[in-house]
Amino acid sequence: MNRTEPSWDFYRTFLTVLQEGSLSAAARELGLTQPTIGRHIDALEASIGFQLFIRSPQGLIPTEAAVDLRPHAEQLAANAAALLRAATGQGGGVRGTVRISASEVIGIEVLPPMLTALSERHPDLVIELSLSDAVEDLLRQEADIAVRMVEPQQDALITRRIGGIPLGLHAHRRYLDKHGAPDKLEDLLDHRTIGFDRESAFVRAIRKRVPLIELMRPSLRADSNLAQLAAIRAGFGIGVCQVELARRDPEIVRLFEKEFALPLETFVVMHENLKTTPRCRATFDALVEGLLAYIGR
Amino acid sequence: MNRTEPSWDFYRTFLTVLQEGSLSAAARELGLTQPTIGRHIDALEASIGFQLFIRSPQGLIPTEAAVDLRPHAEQLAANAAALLRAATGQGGGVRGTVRISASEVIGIEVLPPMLTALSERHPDLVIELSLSDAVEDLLRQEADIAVRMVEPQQDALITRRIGGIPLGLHAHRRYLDKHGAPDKLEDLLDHRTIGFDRESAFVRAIRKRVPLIELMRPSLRADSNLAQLAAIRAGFGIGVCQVELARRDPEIVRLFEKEFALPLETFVVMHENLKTTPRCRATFDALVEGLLAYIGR
DNA sequence: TACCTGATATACAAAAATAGATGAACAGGA
DNA sequence: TCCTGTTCATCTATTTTTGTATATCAGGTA
Repeated sequence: MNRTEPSWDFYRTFLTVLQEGSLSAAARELGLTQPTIGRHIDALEASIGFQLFIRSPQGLIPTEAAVDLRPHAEQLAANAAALLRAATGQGGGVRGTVRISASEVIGIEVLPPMLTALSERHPDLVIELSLSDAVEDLLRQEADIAVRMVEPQQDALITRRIGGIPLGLHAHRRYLDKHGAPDKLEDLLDHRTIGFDRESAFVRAIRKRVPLIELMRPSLRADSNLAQLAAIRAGFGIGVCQVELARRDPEIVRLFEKEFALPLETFVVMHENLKTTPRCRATFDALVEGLLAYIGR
Repeated sequence: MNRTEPSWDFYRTFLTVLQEGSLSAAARELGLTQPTIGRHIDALEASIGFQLFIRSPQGLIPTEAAVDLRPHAEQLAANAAALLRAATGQGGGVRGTVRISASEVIGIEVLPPMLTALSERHPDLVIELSLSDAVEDLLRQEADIAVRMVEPQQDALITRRIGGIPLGLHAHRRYLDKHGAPDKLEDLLDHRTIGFDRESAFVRAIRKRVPLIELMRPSLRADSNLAQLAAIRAGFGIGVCQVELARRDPEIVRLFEKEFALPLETFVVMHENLKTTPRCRATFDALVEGLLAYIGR
């Protein structure tokens, strides 16, 4: 049992080995050499008193203990990255790196023009875009600013409600020409539809408003909204997507405009600590402004 | 501008210098020497490209940039500590270190017997007790388990509702002998009372139930519930404290038992990740059981 | 089977970080 | 005013860490 706390660098090495699967690969990743990485792991194991990896000629197999420690190490890495981001933004003015988390559709279909304008206005700003639906990344400091579809409950976060992005049922004209357009909502049961793979809060929200959904058996299931949108564009069938995005393609037709209209509540969220940092403030404001314009306010 | 990420150890050194206020003190704290600490800071400054401290013969004065980075460094330290705690708990069975966060009164007056029993049942368990009312410490990983008086909103936390700890108005018999006992609630205005220093959610809750509180001018203001309890015990005046704690001292009398009764909702909270680790599981269960018994269920 | 490519482990030399000692500057107290 | 205790900066010797080169092992392929 060692009395002194292990070097924090060992944690970084440990995480990299976990991620890469071998000492050699971790060494390449970190710009060090394999013996060094091996010594780091040895030292860490000696320090905490149990084995983290089983060595094999094919690489290192993490023990149960190592797997348990992994989330902590990842958290540590996220924090170190956040610190470094905060550091790059020092010195006044809008500069440094800002990391934005958004869902895939938003990040790919909606944000790019806003980010372009933001970047042109602030040439020293570096933008990182992380596409995921994980709600927790702000608290984990994996991002500075997030565009979310659920309102965060946390006090430490400052939240700006944008409003509802209108969703609607859509299909490509090619599909409708081939299979005909449904007259009544009930007709949807006889159509090829695009739905979600797993149950989510969003799915439950839809079902609450349109109970018919319950009965539908989607021909394509995908959790990625982007994949759903792509399927609609490809004429696969009938699915839900943002009205605004569908409108961009004149060949895509909206169905049941009156019967099916679901606003997707949208929020821009930032950790309170970052409120005063220029790069985050500017990005936050740009996103709020851009998204408000996007939903037509 | 340096291309490589700074050593994570530099962050630790940086934080320690911030906390201690000088290179020398930080060196003592970390078991290193002053020149080493100085080099770490130099290297970190070179790496991020701006100055962190202004050197002076009295110590190091942090720049604005350093102050901005401090919360990140603290977060990093909390995570490193959490990782180390998780490491000490490896190996099966209830062992290692568990860190509990609770309010002062709970931690000092209520928990000790429970922790004693827990410790005797699990000799290899090391218990750390952090007394504060900060709600965020679980998400920041500054603690493994918390006893809280507000229900956390976060999904990642598992919460066990205990119930209401009964609060009541109390005074020491010595005080009442000297100043007389109030007959009606309104009489409280003429008494020496013990109240809160700053506005808090808890204060607002009391006021909502007993609007009279608004008019009262406490003779002693303290945010520490423990200080309030001590003042009641010392016969300073009339104040609010847990009925159960007051009952321990036969000289303390409860006032307006019917007119003033406020249950203090209590929750035991743990991060979901720790659900399966034996040391946290055992501690969580022990706290739940102990607190349920405490409020008399 | 022989060979190639990936892996880890080890030995030893080079590089880097550290400790130790010393000096200068400043603040507070006798 | 001088003394004492503190600070940081600098120089040098030493220790520690790292890199290089090499050995060894496992698995896939001709």
